[in-house]
Amino acid sequence: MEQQDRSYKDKKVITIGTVSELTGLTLRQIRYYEERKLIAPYRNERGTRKYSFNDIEILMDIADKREDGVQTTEILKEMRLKEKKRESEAAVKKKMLQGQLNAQFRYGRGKI
Amino acid sequence: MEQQDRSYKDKKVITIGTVSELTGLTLRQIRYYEERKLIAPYRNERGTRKYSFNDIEILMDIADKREDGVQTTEILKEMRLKEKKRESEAAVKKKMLQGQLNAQFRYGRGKI
DNA sequence: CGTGTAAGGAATTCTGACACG
DNA sequence: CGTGTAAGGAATTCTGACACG
Repeated sequence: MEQQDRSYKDKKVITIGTVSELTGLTLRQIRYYEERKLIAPYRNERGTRKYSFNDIEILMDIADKREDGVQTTEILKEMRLKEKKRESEAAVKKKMLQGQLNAQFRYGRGKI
Repeated sequence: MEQQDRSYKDKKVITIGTVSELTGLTLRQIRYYEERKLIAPYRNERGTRKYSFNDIEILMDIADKREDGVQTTEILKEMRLKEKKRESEAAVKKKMLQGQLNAQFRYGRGKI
């Protein structure tokens, strides 16, 4: 169920006009942030951009930062930093699980 | 978080063309099912229909039933039945919670 | 009943460019 | 750098209607 809802959040199905309404950004701004690699909408056969709810969240984040005068280059760096952070946290979590698994395996073998 | 994801599922932001791709139904069919009250898309200022992921699930359900030869009138009845069921289940749940609450209250008062 | 289709109009989206600062 | 705007074309969506069965 959670996995299911997650797929909704990431599904790229929203047109740029709707995104504009939802974020308050102009079409020009939204396209420009794509040019600066801040977002990556899906393109259908004829080149029409489609965004996900997650993209919308990112755009609202960008809007906030732009209002604070942060340049797109800086925003991009920040986003990459956060990505790194998430990755390293995931790595730590994986390591912990691996440790538990190993311990479990040792005990399990002892009993057999 | 779950509440958050739920809102994505119910947010009407998808155009009929995308819905058509996602469900495999033609525009004509999708509009017709609306005429038969099986779905109720949102209409923006200029009358363009917008659907939610939930609407898409309903449409896929409809597609299955139509393939089995079920008429739209029947499908509508089934949907209303399911709705009743959900409501009565919710009522039962509420009653149970109310009972627990009352019991809790009695004990609580006894202790005070 | 459920779906296809042609019809005409209105609004959307796309790209590349010039403008301003 | 970030955003506005006019330009021209292509595709979307809408409604009401006729068709078939």
